[in-house]
Amino acid sequence: VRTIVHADLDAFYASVEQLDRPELRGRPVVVGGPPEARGVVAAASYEARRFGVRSAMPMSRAMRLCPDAVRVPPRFQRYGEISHQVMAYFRSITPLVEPLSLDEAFLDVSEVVDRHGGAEALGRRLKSEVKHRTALTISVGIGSNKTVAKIASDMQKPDGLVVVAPGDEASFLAPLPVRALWGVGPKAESALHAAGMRTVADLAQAHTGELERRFGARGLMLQEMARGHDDRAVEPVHERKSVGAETTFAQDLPDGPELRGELERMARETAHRLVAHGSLARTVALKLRYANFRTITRQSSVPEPIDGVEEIVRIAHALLSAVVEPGDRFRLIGVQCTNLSGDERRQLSLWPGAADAVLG
DNA sequence: TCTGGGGTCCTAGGACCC
DNA sequence: TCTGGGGTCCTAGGACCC
Repeated sequence: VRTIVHADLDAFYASVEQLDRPELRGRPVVVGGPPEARGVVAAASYEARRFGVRSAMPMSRAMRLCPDAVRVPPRFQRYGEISHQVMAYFRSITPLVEPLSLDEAFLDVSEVVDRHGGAEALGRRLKSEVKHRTALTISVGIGSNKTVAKIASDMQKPDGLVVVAPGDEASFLAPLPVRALWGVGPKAESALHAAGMRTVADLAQAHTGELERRFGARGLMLQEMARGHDDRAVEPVHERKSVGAETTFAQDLPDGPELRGELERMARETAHRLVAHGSLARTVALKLRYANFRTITRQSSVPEPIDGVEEIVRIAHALLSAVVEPGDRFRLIGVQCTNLSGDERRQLSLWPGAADAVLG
């Protein structure tokens, strides 16, 4: 039986701001773009949450709910530094660390939990070390699989520690709403409710054939999770599948120099990230969101992998020209590259003498 | 209330090939 | 005159996560 840890930095971006700016401690802090630029909440401190402010909420609403909140624009570089520090510490415990985002990771501690005195002792150790090293609190969930560990870490936030003993998985999950399961969002929740399932126990006990008829393969996977079965491995290495950049405008834009300028900015940013990542792409996608929020994508593939700004810009312009109609107004434009492959030139530079071989 | 930006994964249809 | 089956690639949209 495995021992999986899920660790989650509490209200991460907001906590970092309170750490770096002591005058913000104890005050409601909301991290995100300004309301007049259609910003949303990226993170809210617990003081702000008391007013009902939540992640992903429009900033305009957040500031109405909590007019005294201090709004702070995000500083992803800074959050990345601290994230790196925490992940490096986790890797000193076990190499089997799978970061999910800047503020979350799974650790497979099966091989090391005994020498740390068991799951609970290890959990306390992780919390106190992170607090000592960063002055931030984490919530930790420990269980025999990813589903259980992840949900356990959510149960006692902030600064929580929940350990689910092997064998207790199903009874731990049973009373929770189906929405608590990873992969059940608003749509799936409504569909499950419509089918009479509100709790994880309902899902676990549902007729399997019926579930597959109504929800397909997804339904079967969800039922397995609901029963506490989940053998997904902790994967320390993830191959990137896409790279892109998008932006929402403060005001909707018609096609014209301003929109085309934004398109080029996004294409340049995408090319930059592609090169930084050492990748080439065979597919360029354009993303457009109309004033009415309808979103479309148009993509085009080329035979030879590219990473050049001019090429990406050219394709993106052509895709835009092909869809835009007189009178259209847009609130967002984005460029994304997929079908990635390694850049052979950079790959070669990984073995000694490669530069000489290439340069002749 | 008026909806970010970074992603992943899945589905489904059509083209094309053998 | 009425048409297969399997596989792969491409495209578009949508659900979901943090």
